[in-house]
Amino acid sequence: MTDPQPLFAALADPTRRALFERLSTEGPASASRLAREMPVSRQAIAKHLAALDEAGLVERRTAGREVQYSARPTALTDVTAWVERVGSKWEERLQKLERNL
Amino acid sequence: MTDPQPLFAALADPTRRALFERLSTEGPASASRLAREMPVSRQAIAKHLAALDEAGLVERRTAGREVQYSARPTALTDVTAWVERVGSKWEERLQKLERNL
DNA sequence: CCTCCTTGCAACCGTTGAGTTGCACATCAC
DNA sequence: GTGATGTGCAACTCAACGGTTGCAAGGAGG
Repeated sequence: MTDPQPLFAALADPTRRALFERLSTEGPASASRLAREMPVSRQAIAKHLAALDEAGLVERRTAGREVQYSARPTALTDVTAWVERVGSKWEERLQKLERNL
Repeated sequence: MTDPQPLFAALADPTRRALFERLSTEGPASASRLAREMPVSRQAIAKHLAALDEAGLVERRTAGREVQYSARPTALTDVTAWVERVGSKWEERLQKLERNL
């Protein structure tokens, strides 16, 4: 389990989440294509894709002069893992508290 | 289901996550107490707690001159809900793709 | 070769965010 | 009342972030 920081940071931006959802539902696309679909410049998209890539949320595959980006939703398991971990500690504490009453 | 933006934004900061974990595992505490346990000023903690409060991750309860903050891990269900939603769309797309081959 | 399209890199700007310090105010204990 | 402690508000600094424009480079196709 790696550092979840890049993952949470990546998901914090709404444009990035939209980008990730777009790739998950509509399938792979290049940066230029995505820039045409969204109201932001191509360079902005590229930066977001770089962040998503670093977070492991996206996969880049170069094909000729284009770079196709595809979603890797399996990376989201790290998020749920974190939630599970905190949630379990919470329940654990509640049980200890209950036992002492 | 409200806007998940404050929630994701709140979880994006490592100090805030640590704060939330602390409250989940060790139980409620005041801002001053938390400031003594962590290497940040009391005001910084207060700001983080305000963000967590706005995100619904934390509950404030005034008692005399102190303000006790306690974790509300149920708010994390919104995160898992988002993950589930995106994940299901992903699987859906995969099935359609599979059927066309 | 020439052209079009996609990408990458760099510089720049405005805003946000995390953190600090300082001060005023309220509350508890003595 | 006095002093110590907890909180809140405001101003400030500094770095990071989202977004833009401009330009050079490199494949694809005529």
